[in-house]
Amino acid sequence: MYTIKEVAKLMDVSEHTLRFWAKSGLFPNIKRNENNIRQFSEHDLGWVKIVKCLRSVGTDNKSIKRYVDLCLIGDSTIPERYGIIKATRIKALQQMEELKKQLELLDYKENYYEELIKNNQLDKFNPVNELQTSAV
Amino acid sequence: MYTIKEVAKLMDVSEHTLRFWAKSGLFPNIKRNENNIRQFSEHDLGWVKIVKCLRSVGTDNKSIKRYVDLCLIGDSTIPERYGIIKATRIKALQQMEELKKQLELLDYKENYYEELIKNNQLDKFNPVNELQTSAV
DNA sequence: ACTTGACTGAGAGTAGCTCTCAAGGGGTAA
DNA sequence: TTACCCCTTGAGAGCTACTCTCAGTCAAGT
Repeated sequence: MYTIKEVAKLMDVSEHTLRFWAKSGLFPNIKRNENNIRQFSEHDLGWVKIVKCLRSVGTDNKSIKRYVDLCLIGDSTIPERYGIIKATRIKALQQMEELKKQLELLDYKENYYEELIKNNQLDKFNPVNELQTSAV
Repeated sequence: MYTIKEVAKLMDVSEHTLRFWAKSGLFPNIKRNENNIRQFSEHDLGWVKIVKCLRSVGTDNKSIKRYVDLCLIGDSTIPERYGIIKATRIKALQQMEELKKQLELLDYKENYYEELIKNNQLDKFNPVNELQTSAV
């Protein structure tokens, strides 16, 4: 059993966010102890993990709640749940592609600046060092 | 020269967002025609591209504005700009790793559901098909 | 002249946190 | 016992970055 603080540390999600997710119904039935303190079980950590996963690819909280609710209904909802996961996976793959593209741009810019800096340092030994390039 | 609508289509960013970015000072000096209509040049598209790139890895608008302002100041800011790009690239690489991890979970779930569905379909020919698994 | 369509800025609304706050419980120390 | 400290709680304010609606302007087409 874990307190919210421990879960926050373990799963790298803030306590605030965990409470927010809990209040939004994204975790089914988190137990409380006699002092009304949330007690996360290993099983609950699994929920945190999947919620975190869905959020990280941009699924909105309403859709996550839908998924969670489907899970609670039972096996009859397996086809719909399967569809959600499949669609989410495709979305994640697209994000991967997009990220790769952006990384290429960042690589290019990084090299560009490196060249610029290298040349500028040579200029320190060069009396003619007033040319302004001003590229982005 | 492009209208805001054309840029929106070309760069896959909504017109609203482009106006919002423009108002936030993320594009320096977009020209207007005699009817006060924004006219994006090829050069401006470059700005849209870099802003989109920085946003897509989670850089906040204030930091993007900082970067843009540095670019306008001139060559003296190259080291700081280089630092920003380098840090952003590292952030993007971390996001890539995170996304890979999440993809593994989604792969696992997808396979899991596939198995479940396959078994359930076999059960249609099996009179004993009432076992409830209810796993997430 | 009238309609259509693109653009404008102002400003309201939204999602998803993020943070602050006051209140309250439990544990140790003097 | 009282004081102190840390953790937790819910309520609710505040924030970012859109996202959308609206009323209005302008130019071109019929």
